[in-house]
Amino acid sequence: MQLSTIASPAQTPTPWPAEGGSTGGVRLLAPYDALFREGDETTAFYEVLSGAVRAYKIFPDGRRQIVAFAFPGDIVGFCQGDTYRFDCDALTTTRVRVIHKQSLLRAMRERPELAEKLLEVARGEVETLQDLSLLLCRKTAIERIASFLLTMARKAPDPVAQRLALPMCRADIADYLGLTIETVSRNMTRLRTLRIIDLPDRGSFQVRSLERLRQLAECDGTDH
Amino acid sequence: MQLSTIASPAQTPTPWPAEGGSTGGVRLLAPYDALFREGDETTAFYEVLSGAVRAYKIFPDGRRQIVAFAFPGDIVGFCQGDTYRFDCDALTTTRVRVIHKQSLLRAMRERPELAEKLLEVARGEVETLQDLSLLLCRKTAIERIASFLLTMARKAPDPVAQRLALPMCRADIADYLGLTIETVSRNMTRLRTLRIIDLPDRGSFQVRSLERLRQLAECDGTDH
DNA sequence: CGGATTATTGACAGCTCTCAACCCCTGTGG
DNA sequence: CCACAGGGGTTGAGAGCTGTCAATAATCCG
Repeated sequence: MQLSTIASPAQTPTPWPAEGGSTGGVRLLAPYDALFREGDETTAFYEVLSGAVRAYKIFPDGRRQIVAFAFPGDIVGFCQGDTYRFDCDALTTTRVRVIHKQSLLRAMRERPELAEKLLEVARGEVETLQDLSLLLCRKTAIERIASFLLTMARKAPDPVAQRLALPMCRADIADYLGLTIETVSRNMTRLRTLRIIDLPDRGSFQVRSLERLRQLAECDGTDH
Repeated sequence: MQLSTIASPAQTPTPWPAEGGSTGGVRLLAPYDALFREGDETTAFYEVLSGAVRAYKIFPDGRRQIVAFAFPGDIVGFCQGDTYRFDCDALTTTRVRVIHKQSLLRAMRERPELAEKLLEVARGEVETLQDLSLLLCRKTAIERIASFLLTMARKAPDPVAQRLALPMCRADIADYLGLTIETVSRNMTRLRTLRIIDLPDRGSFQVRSLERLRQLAECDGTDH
């Protein structure tokens, strides 16, 4: 499963020019700096080069839902209308490449094959969101957390026997998975007690049994 | 809010040729006939002309999640990879227009502006799925049902003072909203008790207070 | 009319949320 | 160097909502 509003790096090699020419430059963000806000005009979208960002929506009554985390190689702000539908800011020090919408549209008219690649990016985003919907709709708290950790683990070249970063705080995880901080915390320690993961410190985790993590995450019912 | 894997009819006038020529013909489906199954090769996608279809995924442990309902004007099966990621079948007698992927790709190479329209379709699909995620993540049972009914109501020209069809059974609604049949039933009657809706019979409903339905659906906290 | 299917309602259990206390780590200032 | 305050995370107790199981009611269809 992938995180939403994003295309994973492996399956879609960046289809736009890599040089920082007319497609745009690089922006540097400090932790919690805003990349864009809900309602801003969508003049560009962004490829995360290093660091991480979160995209989220605030409800009228104050509830917050994180729609996506984005990591190096991921794209944020794609598939938006004339204005952004959510807020987006950095989790840590982050560099993003700016891709201006207009110049991309121009390039698309000249090179139709570029459009196919962009449709692929959109497709990846749809898949990601479908998986998120499945997660939110059918999974228990521990299954959601297992899915989330598995997603984070898959980003690493060797997911096991190695400390993996969790750059977001518990509140962010909770608001992404549709849980509360306390439920996240409780089930993280439960996974630790079950010897499925280790929690060496706040900002990282380590997978001890990839298989059991996967069983929980994929709801195959063989581990209940 | 829109239902997922779908582009709403109003915002995207059908970008492909309307005649039943090389883009494909029309298929007629009886209730519960399959349109396609998970794993099938994606040779085409479909525009619903009349009736309604549901798209869903079955988990290894038997849980089911409905990812989308599609009604006339909506498109299903778009934004899929080489194989479909879910099953799709008809709720009622349904007619769909078949749009072959290959002929669409050819048309796109000839007319680059078509690609932009398709990206719009993809964008609509992404928005829809984001809304679904928000619904599943942050809303209570009654809020989900209010959101769902509001979506159904918005399809009608005059949403109030008129019986609106609910072509899907309670189990379908439950599996779409991430609830059980019983919870759906209980909260439907609760909405009726609150005089927000009427339930004249199984297959339909009627909005009595659009405002209060909207308040519940949009979580604005002024109606608790 | 009768059987099957679907929907509603009730009782109860369980999971998650809420509220609260506590712990750990960090940074600050005496 | 230590005391202290503050923030984030963990843990605990209890309440509430939703799920489960079961019985009943309504509807459909032959």
